[in-house]
Parts: sequence; structure tokens; C-alpha cells
Amino acid sequence: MTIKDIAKLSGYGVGTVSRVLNNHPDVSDKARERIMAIVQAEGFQPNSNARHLKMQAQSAIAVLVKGTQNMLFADILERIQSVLCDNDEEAYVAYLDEDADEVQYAVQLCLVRRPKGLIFLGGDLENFRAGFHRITVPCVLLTNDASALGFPLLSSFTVDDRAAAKAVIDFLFENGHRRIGILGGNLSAEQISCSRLAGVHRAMQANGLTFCPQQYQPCRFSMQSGYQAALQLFQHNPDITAVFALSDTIALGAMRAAREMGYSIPQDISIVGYDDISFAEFSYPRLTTIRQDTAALAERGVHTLLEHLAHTAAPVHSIIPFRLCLRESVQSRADKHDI
Amino acid sequence: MTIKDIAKLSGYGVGTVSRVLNNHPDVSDKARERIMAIVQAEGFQPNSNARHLKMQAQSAIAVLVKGTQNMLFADILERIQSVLCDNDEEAYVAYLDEDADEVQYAVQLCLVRRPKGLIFLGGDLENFRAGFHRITVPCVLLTNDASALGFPLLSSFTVDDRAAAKAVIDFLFENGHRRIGILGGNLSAEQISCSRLAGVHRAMQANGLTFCPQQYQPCRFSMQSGYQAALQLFQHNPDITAVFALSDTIALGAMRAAREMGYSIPQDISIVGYDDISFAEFSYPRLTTIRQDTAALAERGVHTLLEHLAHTAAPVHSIIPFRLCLRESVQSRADKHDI
DNA sequence: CTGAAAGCGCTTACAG
DNA sequence: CTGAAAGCGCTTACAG
Repeated sequence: MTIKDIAKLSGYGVGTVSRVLNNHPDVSDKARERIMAIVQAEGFQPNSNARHLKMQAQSAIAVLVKGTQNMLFADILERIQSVLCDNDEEAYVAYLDEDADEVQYAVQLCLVRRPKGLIFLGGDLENFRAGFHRITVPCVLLTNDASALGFPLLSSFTVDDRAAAKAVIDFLFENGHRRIGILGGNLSAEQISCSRLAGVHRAMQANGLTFCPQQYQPCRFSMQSGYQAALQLFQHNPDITAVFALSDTIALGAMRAAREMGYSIPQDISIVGYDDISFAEFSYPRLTTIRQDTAALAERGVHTLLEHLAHTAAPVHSIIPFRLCLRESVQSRADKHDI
Repeated sequence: MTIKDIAKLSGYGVGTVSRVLNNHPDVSDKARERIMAIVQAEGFQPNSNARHLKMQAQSAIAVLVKGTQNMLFADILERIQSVLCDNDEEAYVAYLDEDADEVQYAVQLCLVRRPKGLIFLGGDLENFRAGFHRITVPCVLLTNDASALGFPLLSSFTVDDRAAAKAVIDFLFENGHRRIGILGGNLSAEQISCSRLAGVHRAMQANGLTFCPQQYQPCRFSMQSGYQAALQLFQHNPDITAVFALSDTIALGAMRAAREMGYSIPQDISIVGYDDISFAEFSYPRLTTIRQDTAALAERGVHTLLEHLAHTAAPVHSIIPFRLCLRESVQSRADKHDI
């Protein structure tokens, strides 16, 4: 069943059928009615390959997800899909290892699939700096701030990672914690771990605390990796009273490690996460964490991309608010200051 | 840059270029070399719309995921993507509400996107029975058994849900539990909850236990819903000593509910899940659960689909082994039999 | 082994 | 408001 068949059935030409299908204004009501009736009856759907070939545009928007087990990204992705769907856009999603070069992959993808736009879920600024100039379609980076890069085709939305990290440290400090361990991602690259750690540094300094390298233990963003890193951290820093994990999954792994070391949470060790994935509220004890507004991230990201697809405009870089969710995994040590 | 440009640059015709690009055997080595050199140099990629238009086939395989927050499916999906990628296949994935009619959606999808094959992640047999005859491409259903339906285009892979559920009940019985509550999905439809519950019934009967309707509390497959359902369950059945949740997410919600009721796990109440998502191992206490072999499910599913795409063959319905993972959320009450 | 040509199903100026 | 026609970029018999 093609547009030609519909034309024959309706007595009109293919041009008119096409115009009806595409909601062109210059069609008589009679033609529109008659043709639509047949389209309905036959359940006709135009061949999208032919359509796109003619329109010289790929329909798809590609979404590159960095990290395969990332609950936060899964959450954002779900919302992205739904907004995209509401706008009749198709999404192609690819999962990359959390240490892969997403920009290099994107360049490749643009060659092969020619998406009309890209959304990056997570990204390393270093990779963008090195390779983004080769990308020629509008893009949006989520959960990292690309404003400093100055690419005209790259917008970004993120919470203020520094401020959020600082809020965590301040909160721990207020609750009497002085020796705090940090569990996070790879620092060699310009990733979110960096800005979060910058916030940690600033807060430590502001509160008169020193921070030595061994208080930071790098790991991947998974429970398993968080668990192992936490074991290391506890070993190197037997005196810490709190752990700030740069993601909830890492925090959940750290909880397990703490228990294996015989620590009670939060009596012996306090733990704070980052992301507020749904498990954070159902862990035991409930995890105190930084809530990222995934709905805002997804919606603003998609809408910005769609606008930039419609007409070129200056990139927008915007900060999404965060919130420190106070739950049960932090103990106040106000009464036992030990500095 | 089109195939025509490559032809001009190389001095060959477009036909030869196309043949080189598609690895046809009937091309001289010289032509192949010269053309490939130019293709490499220019970074040329054929327009996939044009290609597919000619080949009269959509490239994509559609994956329909039933439930948006399903960690098990997320896990399987990731593996599906990777296997598909290894085989140079593109995947289009759509997330549906867990109570949506996936078959109706699939029929629609076939009209619009014409995928060459479909993979269902989760599915209600009732929906398949009602609407699958309208689907004309090879399909695979994962985590439910479609053998009874007899559709020539529908294969299925699943663990034996009845046997697994029976194993859980037997295990609980052996450990002294006599009054067991069940938390699961919607029973009105022919979903996995049904076969799992059938296994529960059988095991209860075999062990001489009675099972009254109020011991079953339906809910959606989420922590939040599991939490609320568990609260109900405890209220209606204050004497139960164990809860079998038909998914790990439900179980995690139930754990929260149990704690709120003042129960210790597993001392006061034992909890068993289903799926073995990664959080099951990192919850506190660690969750005893049924492990589904997601790798096998994904790989066998994709390979079967690929084979059926290559040449029609009889559908295959296969059982994937399960394993009861003994961890910490079940208490032996062998010493305090109370029947 | 290679080229010229038809045609996949659609859209869109161009006439009328 | 409508139809005839060109053409999007590719593949594949058909000749040679």
C-alpha cells in the first residue's frame, strides 16, 4: 500500500494525497475528507524511508547515555523519551561505557545515522573540547556545564555540582563531622567528579578543614565499585566519621562496605549520596543525598534542542536547582566534637 | 557526498561503488582498493534512508519494554543492545506502562516504523491472543511463555515461573514458615504474576497449607507500590511470618513497610524477592531472591530473532534456568514451628 | 568485472 | 485547488 494506491482509490493524484497527509493548507475540504477516509480505512502509513530521503533529513534524535547501570540517567532518559514522543520525534539511544569517549562516538554516529540532533546524558568536557568541533547538528549536554567551551551548537543543563557538593560538606560539618572521606569517579578527566570535588575542597577550606589526597578514593559509578573503594577508604582512613559518595549507587556500595567493617550507619559512620535515585528512599537506613531534578533536566533539555532544531539560536547554559534531601544516613555528632 | 561523488572521484560507475560498499564478490581488487581508499579519505557513509528504501526493508528491530522502572528489563535491554550492536543491527526501543497493551502498540508500531522484527520485554498473553495475528514480522517474547498460543511468528524465552515460585514456597516451608503473604502484579490479566502464583498454589497445596485470597495483595512493580501493598498485607494478615514478593523492587518496598510496622528482618518477618537485580545484593539485609539469567534471556532471544529474520523457521519456546539465591532476608524458624 | 538504467515511495516547485 | 514530473541516494537485474 503506497501513496499511489491511495491516489488511485481516491481518484486524486499522488501530489494531493501527499499534501493531505502532510496537512498542507492548499487542499479542498472535499479532497481532504475523501482521501483521509481511505487512509483510515486502509490503515495506510507512509514509508518513512522514502519520506526522509526526500526531505533530506533524518528524523531521529540520538541520545548518548554514558554509563550502562546509571539509575539517574535511566530516569532522565525515560522522561526524555516521553517528551520526545509527545513532540512526534523519534529517539535513537546508545549506551556507552562510563569511561568511553562520547564525543568521538557521536562524531561516528553522525556520519552513519545522521541524526538531526543529539542529547548527551553525561559527558566529559575534555572530550568535548577535543572533538566537538566536528559535530554540525544542535546538541544538548545534560548533567554537566559546557558554557566555558563556547561551542555555538552545544547547550547544557546541570545542577551546580560545586554548590551541591559544598552543601553536603557544610551539612556534615554542621553536624560535627571533621574527617570526611570522598568516593567518586575518575579525576583524570574533566568530569562531574571534578566540579563536585572542587565544591568539597572549597567547603573544607571555608570550614577550616584540610583535605589530603588519601581521603579521596576513585571508583566507577556502580555499587560494586563503590563497595570496593569504600573498603579501601576505610582502611586508609580509619578515623573518618562520614563518607560523601558522588553518586547514590556508590553510596549504596559504601553502606555495604561499612557494615562489613562492623560499622553501624549512621552511628559509627555517616553516608551521603548524590542523585536521589528511587532506591535512596528505600535503602536502610534511608540515604541522605542531593536531589537532581530529573524532570526539569529532561524537559528543558529536549525543548531547547527542539527549538534549536527549528531555528538556530544561541546556545543556552542553565543551572537546574538541587536540593539536599535529609534522611537517615547522617548522624549528628554535635555533642561529641573531636577536632 | 553521495555515491555519485565517489564514482566520479574514482572513475568507476555508481554500480561498482555500490557493490564495493556492499561487499559484493564480483568486483576487481583494483576497483575495490581504489574505491575504498576514497571512501576512507572522504569519510563517506551511504544514506541509510535511500538504502533502506531500495532494499524495501526497515533496518530496525523494535524492542518494547513493559514498565518504565523495571531494573530487570533494564539489565536485559542493555544486553540486547550489545548483542544487536555486535550483529550490526539497529534497535528502536519504546517504553510502555506496565499495564499498557503491548501488542496493540506493536501493531501500531509496525504500521508506522515497519521494523523487521520485534522483541517484547514482558508481555501479557491475553494481549497476544487478542491481537498478535495482526503482526507479520518475527517476534520474540522474553520473560513469558507463549508456546500455548501457537503463533508461527512468536518465539519466547522465560524461566519456569511456576517452578521458581514453587521453589520459593518450598524453601520457606522448609524453614518453618506456614503463613506466607504474597505481593504481586495484576492478576486479572494473563501475566507473569499468574504463573508465579500458580506455582505458589501448587507448593502450598503440596505442603498441606491453605491459601486464602487475602494473603495475596496485588500491586504494581515498583518499590512505592510494593511498600503500600505490604502495609495492607500486614494489616490484613498480622500473623504472617514471611512475604514472597513477585519482584525485587516490590520486595524492597515491602522491607520498608515491615520496618515501619516495627518488624525486624528477618527475625520477625522473612522476605523473598524475584529477579535478582543488582540492588538485591546491596540491600540490608541482602535479599534472598530468584535469579533470572538475564544474559541467557537476552542472547538467546536476539539470536533466535536474527535467525528467524534470515530464514523462516518454526518458533522456539525455551525455558531458561533459574536459581534461588540464598542471602540474608529469610529466617529459619525450624525451632519454633507453630502450625 | 563493469556501466547504464530502472525504480524504491515519497515531496515539492511548476504549471495550470 | 490539483496533476504531471523531477528527483532524493541508493541497489540490482540486464547487457556487455
